[in-house]
This record gives sequence, C-alpha cells and structure tokens, in this order.
Amino acid sequence: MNEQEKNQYNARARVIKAMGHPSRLFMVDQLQKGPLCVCELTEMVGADTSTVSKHLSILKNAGLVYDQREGNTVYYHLRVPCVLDFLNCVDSVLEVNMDEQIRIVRSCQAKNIL
Amino acid sequence: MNEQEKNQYNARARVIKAMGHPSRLFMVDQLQKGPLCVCELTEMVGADTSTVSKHLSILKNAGLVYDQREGNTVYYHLRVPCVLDFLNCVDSVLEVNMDEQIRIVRSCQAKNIL
DNA sequence: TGGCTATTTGGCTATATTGCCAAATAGATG
DNA sequence: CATCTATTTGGCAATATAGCCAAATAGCCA
Repeated sequence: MNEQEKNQYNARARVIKAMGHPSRLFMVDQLQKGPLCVCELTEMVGADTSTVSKHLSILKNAGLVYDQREGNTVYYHLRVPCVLDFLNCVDSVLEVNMDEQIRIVRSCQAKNIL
Repeated sequence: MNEQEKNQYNARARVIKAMGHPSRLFMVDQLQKGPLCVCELTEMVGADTSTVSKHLSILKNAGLVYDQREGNTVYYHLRVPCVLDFLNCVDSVLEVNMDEQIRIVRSCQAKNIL
C-alpha cells in the first residue's frame, strides 16, 4: 500500500465505518423509504436526541445523507441509493455464517460431542 | 427498533464494522483476486505480522473470509463475492462528496470569499 | 422581546479499538 | 529432539467511539 492507496482506503473505510453502527445502519435503512426528521428518527431509534443528532452528523460527514431545514425541524435524506445493495450483501454474509453454524452443530451432534 | 430488529442491526453492523478499517478493507479488496497467505498480506499492508493476523481474525469472525492451512502457512480466502459491489458503492459516495466539495469551492470563488 | 420547540454542541465517563512487542503455538525439516 | 519459519495470542498504552446530561443555538409565534 503506497501513500495514495492508503489515502484511498482511508477515505473508503471512513464511509463504511459510518455505517458500522446499529443505530446508524438502521437510520440509513429507514431513510431509503424517504426523508425523516431528527425527532422521528429519535423516536424510532429510542435514544437521546443528542445521541441521534451526533450519529446523523457522522453520516452527513461521510456523505451518506444530507439535511434540509424546514422551520425548526431538520429533515435528513439519503444521498446515495446504492446502499440498499449493501444491506443485501451483508445479509447474504450473515446467511452463510448461519449455515456454517448449523453445519458445525450438526457435525458435533454426529460425533456425539454435544 | 424492537429487540429483534436491534439484534439484526447489531449483526449487520458487526459485519460492516469489520470492513470499516483501511487495512482490512484493502485486504478484502486484494482477496477478490484470489487467496493470499498472512505473510503476503503482511508485506502488502506494511504492518506487524501480529497486527495483520488480528485484522484477519476480525474478518474471519465476521464471516467475510475463511482460512486454509497449507504446511505452516495459512491462506485466507474471500467468502462472499458481493463485497465487490460494496466498494463500487462506496466509491460512488466518495465521488458525490468530491463533486460537492468542488461545488462549494466554486461557489466561494464566485462570491470572492476565497 | 419572551417563550416555545427542534436540533446541535460541549463535556464527561465508560468502553472499544488499534498496533506494537514479546511469548506461545503449529508444522516442516534436519 | 532441536531448530527454523509462519502464525496466533497475551498484554499493554494510546487513541477513538458511544451515550448521556446540560447548555447553546435556530427558527417559530404571540
């Protein structure tokens, strides 16, 4: 990894890291259906408003969402739609993991270890 | 987010978090071309072997890679190919961010702020 | 202006992550 | 068995992240 590659992977990792948190991932997922304000997301996530606001600013800094003020409520929009495929891929990883777990359990059962 | 949803997003976030590190992302990217041993990856990443080994175990625990021993070298394989699309999506986010930056700079130039 | 609601920011503690060194383990080979 | 190479694990210090409360800010409306 030379310097340029390092920078590139740093930038990429920053975007991915922004999604690597349950609440943030949930919010990104919800925003695919349409924009939501901080108060709605706070309600849905079930955490302190300040916490949700900070999560949103992380997503915003990563370029995943943008905000739009309307009166004194702020609506957040998903900026890049391809994030949907993201979740599909992650779910397929989880599915493979699950299959693997089942295979291991079965093999233990066959050997009478469990 | 009810309890079940919370568990689901925790599991998903764990997989994504595993990729949210420059070195790990780089390794996943490299492994798309084919399996590599720890020593090769260590060389490519340019960090301590123990560091690289720990990164690989994180990827392994997330179910993104699997390992296969051959003599006393261990080869790591990518387990789920869809991760390629992942990077494409991330790059498109970065591209949008870049465009945004340029737009902001231009607008400042137009207003003679810079 | 003053009060009201929505959101952001500052500050703090608890917890998690990172990366190195040193030591342990696994397998090959003399 | 001794030794060598490849890898993993333990331990530690530095740093980053998370989430809450309190305080500040932004925009309404009387």
